[in-house]
Amino acid sequence: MKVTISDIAKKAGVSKSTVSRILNGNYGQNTKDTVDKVLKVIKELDYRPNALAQSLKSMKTNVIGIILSNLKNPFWARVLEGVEDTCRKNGYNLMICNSNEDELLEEEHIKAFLMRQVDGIIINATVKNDHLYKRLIDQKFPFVTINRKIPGLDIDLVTMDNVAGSMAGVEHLIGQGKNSIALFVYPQENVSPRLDRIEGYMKALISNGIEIDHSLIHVVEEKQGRVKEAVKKLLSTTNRPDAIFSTNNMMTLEILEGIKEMGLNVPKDISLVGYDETVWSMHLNPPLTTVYQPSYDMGELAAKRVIELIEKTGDLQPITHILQPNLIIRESCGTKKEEFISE
Amino acid sequence: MKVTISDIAKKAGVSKSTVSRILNGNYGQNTKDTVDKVLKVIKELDYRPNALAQSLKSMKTNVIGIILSNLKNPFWARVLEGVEDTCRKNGYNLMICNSNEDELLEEEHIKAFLMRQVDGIIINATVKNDHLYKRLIDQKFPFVTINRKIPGLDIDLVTMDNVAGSMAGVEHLIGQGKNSIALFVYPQENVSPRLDRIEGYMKALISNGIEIDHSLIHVVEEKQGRVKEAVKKLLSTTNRPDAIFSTNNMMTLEILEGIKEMGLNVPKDISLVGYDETVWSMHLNPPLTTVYQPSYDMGELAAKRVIELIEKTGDLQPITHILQPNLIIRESCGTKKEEFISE
DNA sequence: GTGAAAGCGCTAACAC
DNA sequence: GTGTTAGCGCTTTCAC
Repeated sequence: MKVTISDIAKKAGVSKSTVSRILNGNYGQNTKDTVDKVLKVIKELDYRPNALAQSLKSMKTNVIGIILSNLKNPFWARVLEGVEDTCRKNGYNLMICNSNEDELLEEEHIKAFLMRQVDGIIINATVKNDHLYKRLIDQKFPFVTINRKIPGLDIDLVTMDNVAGSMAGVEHLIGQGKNSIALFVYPQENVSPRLDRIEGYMKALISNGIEIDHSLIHVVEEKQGRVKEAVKKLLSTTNRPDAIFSTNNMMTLEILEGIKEMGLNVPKDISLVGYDETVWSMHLNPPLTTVYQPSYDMGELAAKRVIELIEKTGDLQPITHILQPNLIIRESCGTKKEEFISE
Repeated sequence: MKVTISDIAKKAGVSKSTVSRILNGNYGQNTKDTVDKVLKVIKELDYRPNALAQSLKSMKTNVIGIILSNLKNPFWARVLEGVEDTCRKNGYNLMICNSNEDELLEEEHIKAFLMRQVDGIIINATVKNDHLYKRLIDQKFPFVTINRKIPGLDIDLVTMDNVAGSMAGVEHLIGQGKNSIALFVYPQENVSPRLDRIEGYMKALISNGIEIDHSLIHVVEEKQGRVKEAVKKLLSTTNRPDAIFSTNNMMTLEILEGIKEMGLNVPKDISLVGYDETVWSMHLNPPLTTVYQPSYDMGELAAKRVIELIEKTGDLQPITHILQPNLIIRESCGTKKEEFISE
């Protein structure tokens, strides 16, 4: 059924090696006659080499594995596009897995990737499998982390400057005259982007001489309606804040709803800045001021780096690549004109 | 460096065949002693078989390839999740490619998948490579299309009932007393979902005794701002329509903006129904009535089907699986309460 | 109960 | 210039 190199060799009346040579462009040494003959048979039989056999021989698959945890979030879908484009342009195929933030699944996926002999792995780590990550880098396996820093391990990383992003958002609010700024974050995950955003919030306040009021920091569970509840409770206090800084794009939508249900107006009664620009941010009412993160670039850079690790000889020192977010100013803090503050 | 089956055999003092048997659970015939010994060495050396070699031998990779065209759209991200989950549960890995609606890229990807010996392919086809699709099904290669029907070819398909979805949306508008309903669609792609949505629109009108006014059908390019422009122009006419039916989730956002810029109110001045429920639909102002499509299910079913084609013997006849959309009624057509009209 | 050997499809070192 | 051969890591038939 399937046509192999032997079939070509037989039909062309040459040996497998000759076919292989011609296949791989080592024409130089062959008669034009042979080359033409072989090429013709290849065309005729529509022969395509079995990548499995090639890979087994060469111990290189030209496959990169990526493990993500939440494709639903457009941020990650965009990262994936960056990775995929870059892989394709460089002759690699992409194998994708979803860890769903589950460390057992993550382990399973990493092991499966290794068995499949992928050339490299890109991962948004759960940060709960340190022994595994460590083993990979100890073996000099091409391994690049994205978004989350893994504390205590020196691994290639492409991430965002979350402190800066957070500071930009909060300082914009301060610049608009706000000084009672509530912060909303999800709980649990003690991962760097979350911690850095909290840090950025605090830094912005401190460097502007505003005292940190811990009652304004709201850690709210990621369950349906919890954020809205918390917002409504917050806004019904006598001295309600004059601004909210949201650290997540889904969360922002719920905050908006809570504000609306309290009969309050953005930005007249309260200002709002969201984290993560999305396709819908500009279409909300009012158009939302958000922190844009170059997600496609993150994917692209991570893919480039893992390919570099695969193809370069000698061991490269781990590099951390930090991308800068931009604040996109719209109307949710009282400003009218839409503009970009660039890096 | 890498540990192979020979290493295990040597260290355990047995032959490769014995190790292989034990590895694959053919314990029955072996001494408990041998089994324990081998298992112990495997643990010690953290041996994991090379999937490449296994696949080359068995001619089965347990890899499924998927070709999509637009991950940015949350609809597709969700489909991908359904596919990925299902693959994982069934012991398959997923290889993903982006065709970007480009038939040359699509061809390249299909060929790469075949060279890599993937066990099956799922595709949202550009519908421009009929000869390729045909060749696959002629060879009985496990091949499942999603979303778009390929005219003239009898291929397994998992798709949505776009006629019904469109009808449900338009009939809801009619039920609210609207009888001048504008339709917005993107041009070019003569693909079944688009055509079916247009058909649904017409059917709904006809079956309700409303004459089709072709000046209300707007085919607008997918370029930044074009839709908004068209909406504004439409709404500045003397006898403007009393409702708009949008056939795409991105388009809907622009329509809303156009309406807003004209100083009009939804639903007071004009009603709006959007196609494709999204995370943000309920947070728009007003909360949007939309046609929900079970995208995760589509992914899941497509994956299940391709696995069935891979694992079942004998040739199965192509099946078309049509999923039913639901209309989610919110406030953009004058209704207040949010409710689900189920299938 | 276990081992030897062939072979999956390909590449490359070596011979002529 | 081209063919022969060995081998990538694994499975499996066939001996013993």
